[in-house]
Amino acid sequence: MHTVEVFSKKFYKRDPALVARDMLGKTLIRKLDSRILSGKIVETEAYYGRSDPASRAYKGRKRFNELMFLDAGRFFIYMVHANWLLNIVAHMEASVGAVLIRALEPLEGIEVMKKNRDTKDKRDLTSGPGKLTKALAITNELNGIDVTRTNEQLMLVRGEIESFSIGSSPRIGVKADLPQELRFYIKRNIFVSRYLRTG
DNA sequence: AGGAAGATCTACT
DNA sequence: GTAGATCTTCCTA
Repeated sequence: MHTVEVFSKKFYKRDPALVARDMLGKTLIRKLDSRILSGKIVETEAYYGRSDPASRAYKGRKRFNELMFLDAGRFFIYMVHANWLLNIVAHMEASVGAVLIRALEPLEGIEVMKKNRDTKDKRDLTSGPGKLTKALAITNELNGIDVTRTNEQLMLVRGEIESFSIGSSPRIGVKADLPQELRFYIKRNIFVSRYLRTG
């Protein structure tokens, strides 16, 4: 059984790049009907506000990106190219930002994930931001869930404590990136999205 | 109405 | 590993 140990708001009220690094190795839990689907986060990207041309929030506060401007610590879900992408709002007090969850290592509910993704290849189930939302049946119905609450349909919990080394790279697929490397991943983990994988 | 968007899949070299 | 088609929302005009 799980020790459902979520993080406080404080964890998410920091620079998005720091939060993105610290989210690696944590466990994402999806409760679907009575089933549990879960995975370990192995790849993330940090996004900022008006200073970040790749951010949803770049052009200012709109209805569709409003969550990024509100308090840190909520799931933020939106669609790109027919894929739902899962983020967590994360930023310093009174700032703007979010962390995109780009890849998971499947842990529980793998048979359901295979069905959702229509593939038998475990490595292909959740190794991309659009893949993992499909595998875990995550849509914008779950938008706005508070990550500090337990017993929700979506949760981020501490999970197993383990050591690993972290790699970084420019963000993937963005038209205009910032100079810093804002993509983070667990080195040598085979569930990291394939392209641009280095370590 | 038209097009962009933080991606994925397939079909090739 | 790269190129091109295509998926679905939501934005701007």
